[in-house]
Amino acid sequence: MLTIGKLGAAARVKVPTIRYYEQIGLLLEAERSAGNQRLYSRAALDRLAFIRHARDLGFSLEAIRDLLSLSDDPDQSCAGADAIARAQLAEVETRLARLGALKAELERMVVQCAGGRIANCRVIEVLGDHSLCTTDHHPEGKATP
Amino acid sequence: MLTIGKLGAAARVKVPTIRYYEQIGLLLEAERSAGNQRLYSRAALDRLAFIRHARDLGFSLEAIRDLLSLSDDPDQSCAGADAIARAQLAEVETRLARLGALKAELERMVVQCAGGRIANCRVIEVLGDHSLCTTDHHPEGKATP
DNA sequence: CTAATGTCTCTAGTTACTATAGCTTCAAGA
DNA sequence: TCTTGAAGCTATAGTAACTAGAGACATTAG
Repeated sequence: MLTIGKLGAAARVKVPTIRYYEQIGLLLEAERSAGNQRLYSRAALDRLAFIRHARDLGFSLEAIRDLLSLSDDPDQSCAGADAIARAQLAEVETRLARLGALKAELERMVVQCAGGRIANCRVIEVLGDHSLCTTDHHPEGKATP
Repeated sequence: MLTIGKLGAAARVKVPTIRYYEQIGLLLEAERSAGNQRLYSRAALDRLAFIRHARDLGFSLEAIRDLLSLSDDPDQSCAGADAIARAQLAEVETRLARLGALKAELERMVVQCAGGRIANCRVIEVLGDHSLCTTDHHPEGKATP
């Protein structure tokens, strides 16, 4: 049995984050010691590692919740998990494309900055006038990796 | 003079967002009509368009606040604006690299999913075991475009 | 003049945490 | 055994950048 600190260290998840995951129902409520401290099993560590890894890959907690409930039911079809992963991939691809455009625009901005006074600053000028842009950078539908 | 709705339409910024920007001091408090409705000048539209464009390029409101105060002082050196833009570029580059790794990993996951049952699902399996990853995808320092 | 639309303020919700305060429990050293 | 310091507990509030809702007032078209 692991204390919350050990669990966090093992899964590289901060302690308050673990408590938060419990609070929102992503982790089951942990057993408690005589002194009311949380105690975790190896299974809890696996589950937390799963969450952490999925977060690293950019899945939302909502998506992770779905993936977890799928994985709790090993005889189900794989299609649900596949769909979630494909959706995530599509979103990543969208964001990649957009970030590519942003990068191009920012580079143009920065390269053209002659380092003089604000009055002639290319950065400020470009920001003030979208028509000076070459690429079609546009807002993302959503965000946060 | 524009009402808030016209201003929003002109700059493609939602009305509550404009009020929010005013609330946090990014836009000056607007003049008011006899009936207490906000009225905006052409200059306010320019400023809002600047903000919107910078947001599109991923600048934080904090960075935009700095850029605006720089642009309010046209005789200053350009270095500050240049530094902010370069920092933004660096962040975009970091995120691009990371998203590239994520994409590779997600593609691997999705391609290997045979479409069977959860018990054999490659997606679930990879999420549960980081050592199955090939690329070095890791958490971003920060986020939100 | 009335009805529809626009605007007003204020509060609270969103995502995924992070930080703080003030307490209790635990493990190790003297 | 006592004590101290780290680790744990709860609860609340804060972060970014908005978005949504309620209920009241203003403006405009017909």
